[in-house]
Amino acid sequence: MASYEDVMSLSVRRGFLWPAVDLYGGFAGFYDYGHNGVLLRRRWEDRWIETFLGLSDNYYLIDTTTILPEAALKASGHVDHFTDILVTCTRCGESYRGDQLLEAATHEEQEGLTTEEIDARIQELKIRCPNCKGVLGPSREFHMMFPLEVGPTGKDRAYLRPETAQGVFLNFKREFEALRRRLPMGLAIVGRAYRNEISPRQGAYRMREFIQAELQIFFDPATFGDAVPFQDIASVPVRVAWASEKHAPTAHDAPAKDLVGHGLPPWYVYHLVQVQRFYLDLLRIPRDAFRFAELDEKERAFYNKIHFDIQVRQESLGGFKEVGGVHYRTDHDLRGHEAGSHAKQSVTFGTSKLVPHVLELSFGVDRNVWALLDLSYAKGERVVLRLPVQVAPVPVAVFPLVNKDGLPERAEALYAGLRKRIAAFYDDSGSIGRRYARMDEIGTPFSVTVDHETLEGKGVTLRERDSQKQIRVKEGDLATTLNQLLSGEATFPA
RNA sequence: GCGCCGGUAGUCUAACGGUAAGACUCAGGCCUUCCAAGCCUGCGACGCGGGUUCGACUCCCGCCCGGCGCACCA
Repeated sequence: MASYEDVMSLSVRRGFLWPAVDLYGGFAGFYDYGHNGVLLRRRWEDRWIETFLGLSDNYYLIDTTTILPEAALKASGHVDHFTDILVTCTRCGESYRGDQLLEAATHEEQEGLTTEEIDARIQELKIRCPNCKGVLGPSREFHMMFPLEVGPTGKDRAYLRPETAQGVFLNFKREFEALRRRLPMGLAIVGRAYRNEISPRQGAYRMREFIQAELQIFFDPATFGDAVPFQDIASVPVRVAWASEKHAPTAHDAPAKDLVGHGLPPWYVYHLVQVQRFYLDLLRIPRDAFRFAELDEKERAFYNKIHFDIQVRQESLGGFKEVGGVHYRTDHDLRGHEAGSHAKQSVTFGTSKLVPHVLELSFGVDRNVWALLDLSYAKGERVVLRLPVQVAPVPVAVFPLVNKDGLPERAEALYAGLRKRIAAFYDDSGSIGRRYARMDEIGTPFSVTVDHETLEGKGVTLRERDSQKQIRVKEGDLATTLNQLLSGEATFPA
């Protein structure tokens, strides 16, 4: 159980994460990572890449620009759908979205109107503030995307990318050729994206600059179902909350085949299971703190035919919070770019010619890092960060029991040898208990202590963080033992 | 963006219209045969700007930042 203050205070104190530019009072919606935060985040990213690119031989990482010209984002729909016209009441100060006000009055879809057009329509329809009947306006544009002026004249309008996915879609044809025209093909990006959130809140949960890890899987909807080994996972229980029960504080288990019975495609459910495995088995998220939450038609984006949020329950954020999503985007994106660029996006695969469909596995990296900090936070007599072994920023610490009798020299020699293979950390300040406590706070799973028996050739002690138990390990076996523990091949006591 | 509350060392707290206090952390030292022991020494703070005042961390105004509620979150 960790409050928001608990997690934030530890993050700041121990070099994980803190508000950016706080020297100048801070910068809302922006956070900087410290040395342990970067290590934790990169290990999370490494595990993500291993897990999801590991789903197929034909899934790869690419890297694309963070700035995109207006034309590309026009075609993707972001220029129209990511820009709101806001109208503020002159009396009570409430703000409304102009298109929604007009739609409520006319019952017709209102899209792509300018501020002038919206003001004119409000006057014409005599729309007043729904809250206080005050006079509305004038309206103004609000961009969820950060606009940029590129080039000396600034006439080349561009934006910081609002999602990494577009970089993949823009490179689909190139990679389809380079990867020798095979489907399914997966392209992933781990990188930064930008949204001008109106009200950034709750630490790393809603930021204006954030890191996404997204895998876009391009497939032929006619054959994708046959390409995944659904039978292997048909009876695996999946944690789900349907749209109708999403506000309940829990979820329930349903066998994968029941989800298919509920109308979800087998290939979609197959990927839910893979995502669930990542969270439950690798990241060790408690089962009852994990779920897929279905979004109903109103909540999901217009291009998502099927959309489940990946949610993790976090005490610091007040319950289940979205850390990712599994989105069936159909052929919407490639068709959009085909229309916008006039470059054919259809491909010939086997005997059929098609515009591939897309399944997107999308993750907010910062949100995942925060969730790990939240769930790992254990407060007893002191704070222990029970991070899963495979993402811990510092996997191993080495100490001399006391600073005399040649123990520091012996411990330093051991450390020097160990760090050639393992990211180890050496400390000889304070007492042994204090050093253990320090490592516990940053989630170091294993500590090695050189004591007097070590000098007699009787090995070192190896301590586990969560149990505080110790075993003796021969110095010659130490690196191997640690590697097995850190890779998950062995469990303590090894 | 609106409303409410708040902002003091790295963290957590205190006090005061007149020299900003403490705990923990951290650094150095002594001591120490396994879980933040003890002792000594040291570093370190009033979010920013303006106003009132002889004097402002304290009162007033604006801004920034944060939490919560509303709105927003294709």
